[in-house]
Amino acid sequence: MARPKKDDTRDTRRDILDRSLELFATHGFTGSSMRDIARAVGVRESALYHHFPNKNAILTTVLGESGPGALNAMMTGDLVRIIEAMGPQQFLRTMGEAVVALWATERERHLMRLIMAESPRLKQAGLFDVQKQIQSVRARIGEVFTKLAERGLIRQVDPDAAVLRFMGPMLLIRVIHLADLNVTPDMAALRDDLSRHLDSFWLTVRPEAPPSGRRRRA
Amino acid sequence: MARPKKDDTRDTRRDILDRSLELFATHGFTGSSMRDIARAVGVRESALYHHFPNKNAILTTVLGESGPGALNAMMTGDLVRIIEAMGPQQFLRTMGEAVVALWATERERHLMRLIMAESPRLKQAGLFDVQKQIQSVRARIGEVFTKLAERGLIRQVDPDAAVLRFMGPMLLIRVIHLADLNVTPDMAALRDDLSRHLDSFWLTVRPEAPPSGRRRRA
DNA sequence: ATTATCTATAGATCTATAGATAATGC
DNA sequence: ATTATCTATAGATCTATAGATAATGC
Repeated sequence: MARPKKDDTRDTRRDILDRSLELFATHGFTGSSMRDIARAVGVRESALYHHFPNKNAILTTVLGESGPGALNAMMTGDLVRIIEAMGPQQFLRTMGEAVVALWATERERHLMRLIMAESPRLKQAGLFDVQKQIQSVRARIGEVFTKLAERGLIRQVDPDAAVLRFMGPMLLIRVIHLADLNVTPDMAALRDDLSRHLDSFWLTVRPEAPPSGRRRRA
Repeated sequence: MARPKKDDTRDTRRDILDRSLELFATHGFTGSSMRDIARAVGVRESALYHHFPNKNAILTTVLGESGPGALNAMMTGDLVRIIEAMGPQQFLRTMGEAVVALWATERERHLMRLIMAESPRLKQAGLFDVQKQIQSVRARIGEVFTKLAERGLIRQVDPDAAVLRFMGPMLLIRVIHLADLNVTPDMAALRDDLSRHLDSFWLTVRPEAPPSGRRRRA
């Protein structure tokens, strides 16, 4: 009775991490007790301590394994080359769809909520620094815009301002449509806002019409 | 000894609310105990219960008295008339400064953090609904843009897209510069980002140069 | 008399540990 | 022998209440 027969379909450690993320995201870190986690996983509290030394270690692991995320991976590729290949407008659409698909996953929504709620704690623990993260993405996109402008793929704009104009509405859209875990996201409305943003953004950066008066094709 | 002499300079109820906002903002609602609050105020736990029936009532009161905020008051005036009077570009600057000054106050920063952290709890308690709040501001600004376009004060743009372009970077700037309570805001960098955003936004909505080829003064 | 505090404490809940025990893998 | 669980519990902390008492205001 002390140890149940092995059920191959389950992995307690994995379950602890998954249930914990869920609980932390919905009730906060301090709002979720080891008892709550144990109940959600279906074991006793003491079993949790076999896998993790304490509650903090669970949080650390949950966030550690989520790492910088798929988004950062995307940002590390040679974006300029890709954009050159597929054309900036097409790239915007493709990237927009990819980002939304990622952000709309349950896991990303939970992570976002956890980070919104616990960012001071996470920063203090050296686990995640929202501001730094944003600034780094901002710098990265800024470089891309600079290079795109050099190559004439977009018009000559202040890259800093363009990045604010690009990222700001993305954040807003994410907050509006995906931050409330108690509401099933309205994906149609989300995509609508997203393409409204991307189209409108494109108009502000697309190369000027050639001085000859001949418009290039939209 | 049971009741100290009155000190006219203090108001326990007020102190409870102020310290609580501070604690809730820095450690979260569940992360702040009645004991913590009592210690911060300088009374015993039981004294708190003389002023509020329970911890939840403190949260409710803190948020209730912060109400919809000065921002909403601003949004209810006849904006179009004001903009018409002072000119859209000047209005943008004035409003930008006013918003930043408000957002940078300690109280607003604490409220923002509290709302970021506790939004599910606040929504469930019927105290504050971030998404609804944002959508309502969004709708309001959308109307203003529509009217401004009708009057020719800005160019004919999709008002929905313009609102996203306007509000998005504002939110981003707020998150970058004001969301971390452990960092003294760099007001210079903040104003810099803000004016970069407002200038850049203005370029995307200012009336087109007259077809005559005469540029109006910037 | 009323108000605002105090001391003291009940009872719930929380984190964490000790030690027992059954299943697993060599 | 090791691993993963269990039962049981210590000790800290939390919310909330009861009842005493001093200050305040009529």
